Amino acid sequence: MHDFRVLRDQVDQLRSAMRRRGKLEALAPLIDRGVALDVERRAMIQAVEERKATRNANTQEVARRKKARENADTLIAQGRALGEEIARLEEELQVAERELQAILLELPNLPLDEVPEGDETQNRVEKTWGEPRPGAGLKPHWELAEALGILDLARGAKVSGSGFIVLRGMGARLSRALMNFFIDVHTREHGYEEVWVPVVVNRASMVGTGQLPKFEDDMYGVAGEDLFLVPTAEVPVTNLYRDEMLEGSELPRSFVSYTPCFRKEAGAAGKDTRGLLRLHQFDKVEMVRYTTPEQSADEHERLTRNAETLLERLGLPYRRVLLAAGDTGQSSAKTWDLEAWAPGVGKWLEVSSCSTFTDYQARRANIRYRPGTGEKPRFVHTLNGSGLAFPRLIACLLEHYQQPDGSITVPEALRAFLGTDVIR
RNA sequence: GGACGGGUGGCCGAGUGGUUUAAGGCGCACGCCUGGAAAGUGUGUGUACGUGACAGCGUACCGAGGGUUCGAAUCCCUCCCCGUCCGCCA
Repeated sequence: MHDFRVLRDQVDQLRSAMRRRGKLEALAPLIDRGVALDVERRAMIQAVEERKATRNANTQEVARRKKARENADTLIAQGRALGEEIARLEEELQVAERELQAILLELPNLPLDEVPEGDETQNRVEKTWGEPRPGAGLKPHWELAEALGILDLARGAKVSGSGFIVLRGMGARLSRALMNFFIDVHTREHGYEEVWVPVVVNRASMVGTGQLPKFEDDMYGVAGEDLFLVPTAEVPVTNLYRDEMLEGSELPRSFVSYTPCFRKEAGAAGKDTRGLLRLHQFDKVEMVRYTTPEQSADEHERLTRNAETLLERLGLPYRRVLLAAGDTGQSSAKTWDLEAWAPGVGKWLEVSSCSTFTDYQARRANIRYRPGTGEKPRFVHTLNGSGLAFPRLIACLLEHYQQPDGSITVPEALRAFLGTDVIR
């Protein structure tokens, strides 16, 4: 969410940001309406407050006269009239403020300057690590996994529906191994605090991180309750400090959390849906950081490196992609995607997405910090990134490490966690 | 799920319709005192919005929302959360 003030002194900047996202045409009417509403709003505030000041003075005089046993009937009648007028004006003001608020919640974050303009065709590969294995003669992960008996797509579909999977035996154990490996590295080497959080959250949390109100169709809700299944641990972890004031001296703060993630993926039907490529439920270890505005760029790089480190330890070739403005999420100001190479399907698969949200989420969720004693509170910057998401990573692991006999060589770093050096 | 008791400023805590424009304390800041410090002592110290010269002025905020009233932290209603006990339960 943006400050009201962008609609007064940064409208041009706002318009140009929307243009870079390719959304100016769609959002221009909203922006224009917002600018007008801001002016109206201020005029109404002045009208209401002027009358309230009069009422307060009137009330004091009534109190004084009552105490002195003087007649106050006229003043009381005036007060009643004022009260009615105030109620009417306040209602108008409330209507305007709600509309303005709704507009501000709709507008996406401003992309940072270095983010390329345009849609996903303008995404920029910033670097590549490792040698992508040639795909000739290699099988896709779903064939490998089902042959090994570690993935049961049919029964997942039977129990829940398409897009839900069952992992079995070493497949199930592989998920548990990845969770432990990732979290151990982040807590022991990267300085994160491990948290275990609810995967059902309330509406305020979903609004805080930006999933609502705009993307309700993509979220699973709980019938009869105003609760939602988390699409990512970003939601509960970022909302840990919603409506709180942190001390500047304790920033940056870093959290890592494993959760299952639930997404309807509405509108994505038929696109990259085979095997483990796109699921309604998947597992992910997520990193979340709270920083000062001054720290956030460095912390964004550090967080992204924390995710890359895991891919390097696993020996999986990957590339880092800077998303163009039009491909950057609603709440994000800049996003790096990490894509690992899946030779069996011949594609780079997104296994991590590392974003800085600047103060966009912090303003929605009201997360502030006090830089120092006596100083004004400021909004923190929030950042997060997957470190890492399991299903596509498993796809890459299986495809990259597959042997001619269909077995899978387990990368060194995982062996202690998985208890074997080969899956057969 | 039921009964009872609670939600007040960074923290603790008074306050059941009009000098509360929230007492008092802690913490914090600055000053005095001191050889220096502690103790003591004085002053100050919330957030948001509006306006304006970063002075000041105004308005709102005592869990959230609504109601009664000339006037609500205070009375009424609904909801949320916390505590204690009971019930149910992995």
